[in-house]
Amino acid sequence: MDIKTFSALAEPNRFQIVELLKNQSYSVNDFVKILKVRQPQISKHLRILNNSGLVNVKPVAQKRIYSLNPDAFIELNNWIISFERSWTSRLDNLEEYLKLSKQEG
Amino acid sequence: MDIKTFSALAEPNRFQIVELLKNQSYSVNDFVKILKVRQPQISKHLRILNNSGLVNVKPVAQKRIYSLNPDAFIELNNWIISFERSWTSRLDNLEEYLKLSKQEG
DNA sequence: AATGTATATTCCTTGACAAGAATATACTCA
DNA sequence: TGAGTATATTCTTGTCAAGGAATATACATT
Repeated sequence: MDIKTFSALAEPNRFQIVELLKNQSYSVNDFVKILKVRQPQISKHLRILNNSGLVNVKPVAQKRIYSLNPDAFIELNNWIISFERSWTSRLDNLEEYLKLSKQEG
Repeated sequence: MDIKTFSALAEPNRFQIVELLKNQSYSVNDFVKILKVRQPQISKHLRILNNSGLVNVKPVAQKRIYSLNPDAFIELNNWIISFERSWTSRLDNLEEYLKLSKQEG
């Protein structure tokens, strides 16, 4: 799991961008209009999202169409799933700790 | 989805703490030894993880035992699942964009 | 009560990052 | 090619968060 994914999602505007891309693809200017954030900041945010692997770009004439990169979400999903035991198991964590620390001495 | 979860996970030490807690619970001093980070920073990181809802605390004598909070991971899982369409659908995003933007005019 | 152990908090400094402003680059079409 | 549209980059500034050092708080044991 690459930590860059989390820092990319930790910024409100970027999180919003990802939420929007859940439904469809958008150009840079689309985000400018929708989020009411100036174009340079949108471009910067998109670059960070792109570097983190969360989004893809495709140039269409002068426009650049951004979309979600499924791979990033698959990786994220796999990571979450690796915690499944921690939310399905009804084992009391405190007892577990005491048991384990007793083993260690 | 609360964005604080992402900023909490975006810091390397905190990410490591969460990874460790996947397997068992730990006290503050356990993290100090394992991660080789000074105690005050560990406490600070744990506070942030606690505020974001990712971990729980239980006092045991002088120790404070930290464990994962399943609720946070369930929420995270639900959020990821809401993207399932974006990684299962083989619909080409570019075509999708062109189609939608044609509708809008 | 005194001492030791475990953890939390405060203050300070420094580095990272977001926004603003200005500018550069890329592509299109007349 | 020149003008217009779309996007990216650079530079600067202000803010926030992380780490270090010192200190405070909480509990335990004698």
